Amino acid sequence: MPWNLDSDRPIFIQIIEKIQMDIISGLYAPGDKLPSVRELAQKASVNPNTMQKALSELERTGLVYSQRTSGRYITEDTAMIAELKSTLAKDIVTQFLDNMLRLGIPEEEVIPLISKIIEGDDHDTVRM
Amino acid sequence: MPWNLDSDRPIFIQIIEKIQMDIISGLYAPGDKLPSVRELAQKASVNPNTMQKALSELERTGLVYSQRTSGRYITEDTAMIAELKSTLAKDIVTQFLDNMLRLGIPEEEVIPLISKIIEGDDHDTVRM
DNA sequence: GCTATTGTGTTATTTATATAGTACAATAAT
DNA sequence: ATTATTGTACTATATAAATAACACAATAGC
Repeated sequence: MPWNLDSDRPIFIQIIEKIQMDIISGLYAPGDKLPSVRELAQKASVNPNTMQKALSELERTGLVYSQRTSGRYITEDTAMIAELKSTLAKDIVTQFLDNMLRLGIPEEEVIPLISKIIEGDDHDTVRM
Repeated sequence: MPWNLDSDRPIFIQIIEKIQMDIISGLYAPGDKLPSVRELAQKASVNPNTMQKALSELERTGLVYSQRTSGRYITEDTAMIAELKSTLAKDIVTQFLDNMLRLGIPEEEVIPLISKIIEGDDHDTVRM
């Protein structure tokens, strides 16, 4: 499971998003123990300081919590996780529709376009 | 028409995307003259150097060209513009589907979700 | 009790981005 | 011919991000 970090946005932001996704999708269950900062940093091929920065931010929002020398854990607040999932899903969809609009593709053309791409009959370009 | 630049990604990248969108959506027609660097910079509330950097990049890809002291113009290569539109549209859709997958929402649930949001009957959260 | 591991904190350096301020050559407009 | 506008280039400065290299206190595991 690669981390797929690119350089066009701050890495620590992408790490935050990745871990959020892993929590929301259930890869990490509530109460699960996270690998240590150093271990995560190595897996993601980033500096431990960068990983620490991302984890601190996740902790600030309450999604994870740390116990001094034991380690770091996923929140047990399942309602918070569900809410985050709702929020992110809606954000992604609205941002997507906005992008389509800015491209000059009206909302009523979006669903047929997605269907085509899901079916895989779009060859190498999208005809418009 | 505000530029809506935020600080979570490099500004010159967002400017490039904005102008690409304006060309693709037809706001700028092929052959149209662009406002001067200084004028665009003022409208976008950025430093002229930043605007220049974005425009240089657009020129490197061939989407615009400059004439020494006359000004800068949109390419007349309509095929290039159409191709860019196809590419961007497909990129946006595939990235969107990828985001949904990472959220744990399979492709077959995507279209119903979008329909709901387009209809506007999602209140303030997306139920899942 | 000892040791290794934990999260955390610190300082320094490098790179990319953005801004500020200035300058110049070419030419369109007058 | 003169002037203003054009794209372009340059130096300098400030900030954020990422890395590197440490250090330390607390404690889990033995």
